[in-house]
Amino acid sequence: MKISQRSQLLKGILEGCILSIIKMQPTYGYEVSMKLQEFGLSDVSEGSIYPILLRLQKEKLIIGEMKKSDTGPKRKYYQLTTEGEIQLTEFIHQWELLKQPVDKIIEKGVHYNKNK
Amino acid sequence: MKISQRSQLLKGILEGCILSIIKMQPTYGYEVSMKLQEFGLSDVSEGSIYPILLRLQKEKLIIGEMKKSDTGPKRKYYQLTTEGEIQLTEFIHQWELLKQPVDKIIEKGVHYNKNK
DNA sequence: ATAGCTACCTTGCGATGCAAAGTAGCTTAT
DNA sequence: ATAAGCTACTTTGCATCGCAAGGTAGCTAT
Repeated sequence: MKISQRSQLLKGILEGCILSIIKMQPTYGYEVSMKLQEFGLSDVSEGSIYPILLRLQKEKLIIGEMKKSDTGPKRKYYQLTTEGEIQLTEFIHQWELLKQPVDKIIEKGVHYNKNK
Repeated sequence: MKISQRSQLLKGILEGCILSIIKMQPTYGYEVSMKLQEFGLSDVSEGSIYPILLRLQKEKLIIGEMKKSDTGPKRKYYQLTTEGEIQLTEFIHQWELLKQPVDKIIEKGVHYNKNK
């Protein structure tokens, strides 16, 4: 998520959402998947999430730390780095830049329908 | 854009936008690229658009027809098929289903920032 | 005739989402 | 104790997508 900006955003929505979720509160992968469900992104599988977490970690946007759990196996808690915060801000900006045109385009298409 | 629903949507936003633009009015590829710019999707190249148009045509969501132009080479005007209308409606639905959670996730992340 | 615009098409790459399958710790029931 | 089921993390491999780059060709104006 460095060089190519918008184009990546088109497929990188999940990445930004995960950054935002981690920002709310340090979290581990399994909980991320449950939070995404709560928010309404119900069909995002762990096969998507964990690779993203690893990638984000490799890019130093988040850092992970293993912690014991009372109720199950150890968890890897992630939190944002400064660079991660910057990238999240950038993501939000790009998301707005994408959303507005798309909404406009859709609205105008639907509107045309009504005049028919 | 048949079997896999949401996952395709994540990368298929452009496809839906092009369907919507064609719905407004039968259009040819070059004009689609200019309309996308007008709407604010300024960095979408023809290298993205034409493959999509060909794909949509192959999937029978649009049909094309060559017409002479007064001001340049012939244009291939596309218009939606019935199936294309259905898919566009489906796209809009999926877009809403994507947008709302993402907005919520972003909002909550930003909100957390303020309480800091 | 040559430059520049209009208009279309193709190739090839990198990135992504995700199904699928695997590993392993912990808890509860049998 | 041992099987079942949940929690939690990881890897592999595939299909798809966006797009830069390059190519073709008609039309218009200089």
